[in-house]
Amino acid sequence: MATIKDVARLANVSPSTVSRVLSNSSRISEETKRRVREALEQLDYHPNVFARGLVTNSTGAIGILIPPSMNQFFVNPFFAEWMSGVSEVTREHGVDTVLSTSARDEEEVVDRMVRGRRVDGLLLLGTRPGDPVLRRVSDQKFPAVLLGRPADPIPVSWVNNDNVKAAHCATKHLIDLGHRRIGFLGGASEMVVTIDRVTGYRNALLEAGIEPDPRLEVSSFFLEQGGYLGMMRLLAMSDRPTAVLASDDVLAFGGMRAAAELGFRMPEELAIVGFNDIRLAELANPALTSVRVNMHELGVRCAELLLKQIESGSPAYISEIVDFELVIRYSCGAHAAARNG
Amino acid sequence: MATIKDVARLANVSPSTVSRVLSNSSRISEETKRRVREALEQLDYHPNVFARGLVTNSTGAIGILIPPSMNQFFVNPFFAEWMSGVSEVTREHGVDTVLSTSARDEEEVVDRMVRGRRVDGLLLLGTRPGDPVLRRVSDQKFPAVLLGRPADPIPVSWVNNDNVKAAHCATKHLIDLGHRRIGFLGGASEMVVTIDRVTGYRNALLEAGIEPDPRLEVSSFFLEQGGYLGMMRLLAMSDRPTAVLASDDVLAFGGMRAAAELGFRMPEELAIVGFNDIRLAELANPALTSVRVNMHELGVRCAELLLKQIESGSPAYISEIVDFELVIRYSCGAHAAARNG
DNA sequence: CTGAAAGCGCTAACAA
DNA sequence: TTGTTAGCGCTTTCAG
Repeated sequence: MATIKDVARLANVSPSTVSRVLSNSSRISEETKRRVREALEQLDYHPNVFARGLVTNSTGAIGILIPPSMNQFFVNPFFAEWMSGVSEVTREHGVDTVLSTSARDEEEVVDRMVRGRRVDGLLLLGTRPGDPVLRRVSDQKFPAVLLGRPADPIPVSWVNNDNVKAAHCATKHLIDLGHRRIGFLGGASEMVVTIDRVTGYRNALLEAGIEPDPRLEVSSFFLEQGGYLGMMRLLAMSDRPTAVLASDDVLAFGGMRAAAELGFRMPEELAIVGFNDIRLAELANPALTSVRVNMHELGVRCAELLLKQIESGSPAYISEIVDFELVIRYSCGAHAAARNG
Repeated sequence: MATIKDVARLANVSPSTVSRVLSNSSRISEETKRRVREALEQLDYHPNVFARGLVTNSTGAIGILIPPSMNQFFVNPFFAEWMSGVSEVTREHGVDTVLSTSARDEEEVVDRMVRGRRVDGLLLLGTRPGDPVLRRVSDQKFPAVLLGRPADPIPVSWVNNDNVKAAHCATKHLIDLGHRRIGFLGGASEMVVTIDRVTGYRNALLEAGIEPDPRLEVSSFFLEQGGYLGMMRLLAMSDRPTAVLASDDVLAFGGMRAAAELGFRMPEELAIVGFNDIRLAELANPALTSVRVNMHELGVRCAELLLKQIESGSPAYISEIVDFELVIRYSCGAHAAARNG
């Protein structure tokens, strides 16, 4: 494997000159540049990323920290679409992305990434109150951007939807359709996103003069199976809901499977609204009404914000809110006829 | 940020001693170990990954190369489930995963990863005949494992399903159900996986004495929209198929959407079988019969094979075949009654 | 059992 | 415009 020295020798210049050509320094004669480039080509030289990183103190990579509880996130289209937004930006900037899923010791992986200087900045997600990872990253004053708002008053940049407002909007939609008894099907209850969405749900209820019933709020894990189980619980109640707001489309899918198995007709006997508007939402039967949170856009904004932060070196904490939109299809019953037979 | 020197100074030893303690060298007195560990703790020391990598010539990371054509792969659950398998293994081994999506110049990113020594090995996917990336990686004799078989006779380790056999099995299933006119809905036609699956499809046809009709083989991109468009083409034919084998579940979903829009009843008027058996297959209406290729398992095996290869330093080329299984649900019409109303 | 010294491959002053 | 020198933070001989 050719090193910079080999190139220098072949081109009859010093290593620093090669280095200068590599970084396209202005004050190098055209003639030398040519010679060096030729040698570069001939030896098929490529700079050792680590050696360079060691001296420049930068890595050309950002990290994504996936909390242990979130391995499911991989298989949730939500995460994938967010990632595709992130990746779009990093690709443009020629930056690599280091994925790190932590096992038991969440903080160990932060240390490896941050203090071990493996990456220049961190993208965080799925935070919850008391999150040790967020705390640690913030303490280190390491460039980082959080997807979602921080649960605790911790200084950090973040990008989020207004989940309270979004859940309020979706719930109000169901109320406007005449529902009074509305269930909430949530993911992990300790997660900020769940907390915010249940808050919006309750707010809408209260606003309409409906007393929130804790029994109508079920929460499980962020998987299809979780939605299935949760819906089973809801539908088993004697005073069961006539409509359900799911905190995630995959959860909604699971809920719909449960409802279908029990013979409920949707949306006539049970209206459903999901969250995130994954691509497959349109394909559910009936097509799922969902809150589009623009996951791809969230990914783009997260990555851009982080890259800007790294580049500028400024310690400013910025937060951004991405718009949402209620996409009305058939599962909520707003349209007279269901599309599928 | 504390360096190894700082620790050495505080513990009153030399840097090399600290290094030895770090790597748990045997011939260090317990007393010294204790002192060093204390200093380590006190300074919250973490080794600089790049400095270490520079001298050990290893990175503690593997790379995943996502070809430019595959940005959709991110949003295909297939990829996500494969990734979750990969990630499970890397997490266990404390290895990080570097994702790299290449833009125009595919080879540039290989060089950055391989020759730039950013990673110790590479996971490749979505290969096609003449793939320059695969060629380049193989030429460098860099540890690599390919998901899917190589299109050209290139020495490389790989993990795959027997896609020919799997497609044969799925097609035969449809033939056994009485279908004679069966369409094939494929992704990018140049990809090896598409080639193999269409081959298996044709084989089964021929075996049953049915002449394959090229007009029945439509291929588009690996997205829901691609399936939608492809199915529209198939159903617009005067001698349209009565059954369709889709080379991917998401494609099948798109196809089902098209069929539903056109008013076809499934499986009565149109039988469908998908490929990959993503989690959501079960939720389609009717529930999608699909070839389970065990994507998670594929991910696990890819990662394990690569890690083994890196560790052993052996240049052996190993290939593994992961079993498939036809999961029969309702979309193929094998069961009398559809589950959903 | 421990330290000194060299060097991994690169960049960045500082000279010339 | 170019070369020399030092050093990024670590591991690893080689001595002792």
